[in-house]
Amino acid sequence: MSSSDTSAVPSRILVTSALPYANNNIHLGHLFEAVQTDVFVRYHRLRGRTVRYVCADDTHGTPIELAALRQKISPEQLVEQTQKEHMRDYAGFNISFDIFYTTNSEENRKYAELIYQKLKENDLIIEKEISQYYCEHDKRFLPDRFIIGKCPRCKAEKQYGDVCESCGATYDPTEMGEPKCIICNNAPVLKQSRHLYVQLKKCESFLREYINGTDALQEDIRNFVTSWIDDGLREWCISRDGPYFGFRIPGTENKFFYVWLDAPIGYISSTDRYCKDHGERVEDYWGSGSDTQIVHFIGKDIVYFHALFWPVMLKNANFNLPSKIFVHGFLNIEGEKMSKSRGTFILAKDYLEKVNHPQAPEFLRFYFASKQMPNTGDADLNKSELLTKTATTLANNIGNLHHRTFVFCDRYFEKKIPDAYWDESVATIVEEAGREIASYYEKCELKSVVEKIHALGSLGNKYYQDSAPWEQMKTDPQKAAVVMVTCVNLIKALAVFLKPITPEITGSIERQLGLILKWEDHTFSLKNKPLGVTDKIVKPFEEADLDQVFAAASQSKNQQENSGTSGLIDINHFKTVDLKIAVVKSAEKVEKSSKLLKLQVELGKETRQIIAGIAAHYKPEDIIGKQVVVVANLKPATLFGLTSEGMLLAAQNSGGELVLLHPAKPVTSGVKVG
RNA sequence: GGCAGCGUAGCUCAGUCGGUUAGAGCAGUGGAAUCAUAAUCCACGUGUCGGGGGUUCGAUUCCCUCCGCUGCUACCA
Repeated sequence: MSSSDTSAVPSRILVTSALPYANNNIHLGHLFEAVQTDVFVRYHRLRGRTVRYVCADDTHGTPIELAALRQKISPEQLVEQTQKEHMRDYAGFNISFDIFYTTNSEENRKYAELIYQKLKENDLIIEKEISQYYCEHDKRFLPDRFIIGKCPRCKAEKQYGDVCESCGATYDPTEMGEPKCIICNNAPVLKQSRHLYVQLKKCESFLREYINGTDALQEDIRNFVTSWIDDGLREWCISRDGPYFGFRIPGTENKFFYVWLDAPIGYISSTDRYCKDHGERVEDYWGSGSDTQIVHFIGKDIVYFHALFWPVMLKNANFNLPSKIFVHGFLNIEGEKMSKSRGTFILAKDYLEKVNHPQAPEFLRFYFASKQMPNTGDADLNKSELLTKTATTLANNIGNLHHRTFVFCDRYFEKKIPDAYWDESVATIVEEAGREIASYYEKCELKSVVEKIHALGSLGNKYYQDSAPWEQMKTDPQKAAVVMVTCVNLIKALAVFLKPITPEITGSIERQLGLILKWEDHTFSLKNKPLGVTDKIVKPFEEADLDQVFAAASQSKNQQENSGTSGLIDINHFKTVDLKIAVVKSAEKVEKSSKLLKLQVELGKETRQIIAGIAAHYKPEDIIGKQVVVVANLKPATLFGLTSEGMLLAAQNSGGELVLLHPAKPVTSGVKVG
């Protein structure tokens, strides 16, 4: 009893996936989103609705510039080449974009300028002066990624100006030690620069109304975004100093739009390009008065841009607002975050090349769909589950139902769907299921779609089994004919329901039935019709097919499991912790801190500074001269601007008092403990 | 430490805006059948819905607290 099926259908639907950055290859995380989007789009197409699927490469910004520099080609060449690769990778998984464009286009420049102009007219842009590193040699301001230096926290060398890859600290480039320009290796100087900011605060009431007054966002995301607004909307810097790969801001000498300004605008400019190529009008999609539904699919990492900045941009430029933003979580591999170093980073092209099975892309689509609900939890891609899920549902359940039915018709009914009337009770169940599945598709509850399809397949197998047509053939062939007609029609319905998810499997059934299926074809209609050549629609994976792509991931998992059993570690594990005896040479309170003492300790010949959180329990004079146990190889940390190069061992007694560990008899300082 | 989220069968997850015996798929055990892709069908689950407390006629669902995990963050044990 679903109502969605009859609810008002918009005249047009515009659907987008997040624009992949032109610096990276497409990986399975991208595909996780693309499959979800593509299934949604194909469902609406199947229903005969006007739906356009728009995507593009996000091409601007510093990382692109750097990558091009490294490869000794121009940024334009780089993004052009990447776009081809991206299109090829998506095509390998049947992602059916109506257009896959680029943000480095004249259309995008036009809309970026237009939106900026409107923000300005609405008095939302202000200028502020900040100081930034400037390279006198290269005559340019240096963005974060153009500066390398010492991490202010852990002192690691050769870190970028925004984040330390060694200790994970984030900071401003002006905090770094020994900053160098990445191009010429000279030291930059600080220089004043004016920048443009959007005053989001002025749009607070609009944003609150948009976020809480519509159902554009899932509930948890809505709460999340609301709390950001409650915390106070900060000004958003939208300019970067040139040279910068992007669009120059009109009316400025050498300022460019920050990549995150023009990236989402790519949704509009790609639509524009599509419309020009197909004789349509972009206003019909993006005009504020149009009844087109705009649906974005994005990951939870970019909610900030899509739920705050983007609506503000659209609203002020008088464009249509998104009616739905589906936010999904991340894709893990074998329970682990995708990570290049751990080998759990699977590229789309690797999956295509290394999985030795012609239906591999379809199976992945199916597997993804079987896990997708409109929630923001992370999903896990898991080899054994991929194997069993596709084998049981697609091969054993649906594939086998198809095969046992079609082969039976071939053998006993002269390769025809027999001339008999189907079982009406089954037809009714399928029709009801059709309404239910439609409502799941509308809500993007693909997991439920798959479950329902699976249940119908089971129903078919049970019906077949209970009817036992092989027995009926001996006594009353007409009864067997009814069973066959019923099962063929059920299989046709399953093919319809699966079409958005596994178009090729459906295509195979369509060929054998001699039909192209639309949504309406899920109702029973076939009898007394010749069948094409029977062909198995699914050949399941064999485990070896997947070994290569998952090799690295499985290995990393095994290592973890071996080390993690029952919380015990082996001796080598323990040896990674470097414990040493040290003598406290000096101690003083850290200003403005209630818990911290600044200590100088002697570790053999070395002296180190350690910031210890023991001020509540030890006075400086209590511990000077004492011997303590120190973790000597702990990653340095910065507390109150002071570097801490180790940690003291202490235990808390029942009164909550912190007690330092001392050797029972004096030992030489710097001696290893263990 | 703070903020947020999560914790439901061996595994992957649904669900519950308080109310009959809490569900699905997979895995497991036993059986049937042989049209079929060693596929199918049938039967089998006393899960303290993380622990404890509270509100209520009634809580897995609401509130508090504790434990555990994840993310962000922090005055680092």
